[in-house]
Amino acid sequence: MFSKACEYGIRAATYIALQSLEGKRTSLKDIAKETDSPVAFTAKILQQLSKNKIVESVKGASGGFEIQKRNVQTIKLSQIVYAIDGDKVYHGCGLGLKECNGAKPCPVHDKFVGIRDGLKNMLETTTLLEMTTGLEVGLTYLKR
Amino acid sequence: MFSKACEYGIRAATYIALQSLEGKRTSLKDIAKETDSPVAFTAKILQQLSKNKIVESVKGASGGFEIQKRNVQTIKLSQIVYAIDGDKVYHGCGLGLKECNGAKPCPVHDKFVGIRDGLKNMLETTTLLEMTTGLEVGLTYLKR
DNA sequence: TTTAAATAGGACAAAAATATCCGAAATAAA
DNA sequence: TTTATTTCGGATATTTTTGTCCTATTTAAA
Repeated sequence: MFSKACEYGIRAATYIALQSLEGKRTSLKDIAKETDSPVAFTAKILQQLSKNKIVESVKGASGGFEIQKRNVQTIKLSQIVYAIDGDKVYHGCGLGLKECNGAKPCPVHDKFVGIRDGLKNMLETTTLLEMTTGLEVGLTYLKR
Repeated sequence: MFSKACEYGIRAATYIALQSLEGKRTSLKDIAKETDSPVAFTAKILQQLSKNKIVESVKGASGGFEIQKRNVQTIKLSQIVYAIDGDKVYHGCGLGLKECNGAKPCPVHDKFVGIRDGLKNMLETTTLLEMTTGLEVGLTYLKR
């Protein structure tokens, strides 16, 4: 569904959000460990998320990554996916045709539109805050 | 959503089905041309589909690929996807966790299950015959 | 001021996916 | 029987994705 980079990105952002809610800034090392992701690759992804204003980075000793609490409530999964994978989730044809739309559809166009809209809707309505709620009480997990 | 190989595979199988309904056997060259796919790569994919009994291949002059008419009615997209991409469409976690299930879910597990079930259901209920119906009358397309 | 800890970013490496090439084998037709 | 056509399958090449490494820069604390 998503690229590995995007999966790591969502997991990282979710963990940063969780820590930020507790007023903690968190380091690359911690993030990679707690999301079971490769450290150096995660670093690249966090750079992208930082450039896209999804996370804030602080250089130097006691630096790390954080997300303003008010942003934890407003940032949607769709923003993270867009920052890393672009809009191909929304605009790609299920059968890989370059042009595929209502006027000249592939044989599964209509069916795909329904499924993709479901995914799109889910991504656009799920906030980072919502991602963290189960984690706090051990109902959901970011690794394993 | 699917790999390129799988997209080519679905398009190829659909074109072969369309020709088979008209009693025509079709060659690799034709298939690649009519589905706008790379010839040699399509050959590999057709080999896989042939091994998985989704298409029948006939070697030699005037050989090519075909699908028995009764099979055009019964073969589902899910079989093609499974033959090429395996079951990762069904069993993968949206965030890439190795284990992710109702007991120990990732934060988006439940939401993903819904979307994936929609996709699964679509693949399991769409036959090759259904894929071809719009093509005959120019309502749908396999290239562009 | 020095040192240690941390991110930034460029260069490089490895793995996977995508794609091509070519000789072998099969088959129909000349 | 020979030839042309076609798939099969192994080897190889290219591109993209995933991943690592190293140096520079920033910053807090000693």
